[in-house]
Amino acid sequence: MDQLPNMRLTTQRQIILEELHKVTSHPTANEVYDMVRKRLPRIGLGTVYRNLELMADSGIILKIEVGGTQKRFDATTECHYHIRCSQCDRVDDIDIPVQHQINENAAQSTSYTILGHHIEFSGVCEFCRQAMEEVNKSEATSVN
Amino acid sequence: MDQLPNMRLTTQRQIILEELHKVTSHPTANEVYDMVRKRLPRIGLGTVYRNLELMADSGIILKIEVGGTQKRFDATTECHYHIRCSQCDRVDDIDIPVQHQINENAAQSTSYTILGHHIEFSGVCEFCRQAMEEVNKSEATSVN
DNA sequence: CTGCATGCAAACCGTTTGCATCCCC
DNA sequence: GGGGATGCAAACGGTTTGCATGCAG
Repeated sequence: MDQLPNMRLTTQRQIILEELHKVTSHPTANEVYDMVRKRLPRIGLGTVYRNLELMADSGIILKIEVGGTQKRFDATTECHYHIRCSQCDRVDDIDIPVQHQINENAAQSTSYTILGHHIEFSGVCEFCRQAMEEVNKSEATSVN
Repeated sequence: MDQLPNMRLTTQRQIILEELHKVTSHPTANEVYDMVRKRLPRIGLGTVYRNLELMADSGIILKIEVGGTQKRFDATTECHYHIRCSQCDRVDDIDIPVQHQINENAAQSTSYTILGHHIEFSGVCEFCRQAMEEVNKSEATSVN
């Protein structure tokens, strides 16, 4: 597991990092809070936010700022893309090759200094798709 | 100008849409509120939110949900990409060709039904770059 | 005249912050 | 023992919502 540069090794930090590594989902700060609270019932939500922010700044974890209202966190720090369910806001990875060249393309058309890019797909996850099919089915039988 | 399907043509709606078409930036709801308020001083912030949301839902305008804390709105509804300044959160367009094919690539690697994608570049805008250069300059002269 | 739309203010929700206390180094 | 880290609770900023009133159709 990664080490924590320039910060004390506190129980809270360890456990937050451990819990984040346990899941492949992309939990929000609150979800991390819930996971960690099972092991450290007295931890404060502020501590979770502070540490997630700190770890993201130092590159140990990834902060995912996609659409939707909440920030999400990921133990995988390599550049990769995401898809967000338009129905339930669930976020998963999309494993397609990183499109390095589009940074150069973009640089041609802007006065910004390009730092990087992120691609967010939108779609409907399998669970919501099933749920929608159920609804359509019952509507089809109930209409007229 | 586009018409408003399934909604009444109120003064507020007209002016919100007009003001949004006046700018090439990507204003937040609050910025739209400020622009509109110059012409309709008694308009409520809730009305601005409600109408922006409604117009985005009906496809008349584009709601841009990029990173950062605030949603932004765009009178241009065609698919295009954006860049956000990591320093000041300003958002501008990036005019590179739309990468249609990556939707199919993504479809291969997920159980989601793909609806679309958005690319958000991050970078430093020319204003912030200048400001940073100023700071570096004065630091270089002041240190030792 | 009907009911969708508005203005207003309060509520909401995710996140940040101030402060006294704690505990890692 | 000192200064960064924590728990707690209050504050914050963006957004949504409930409700009485207004006005488009």
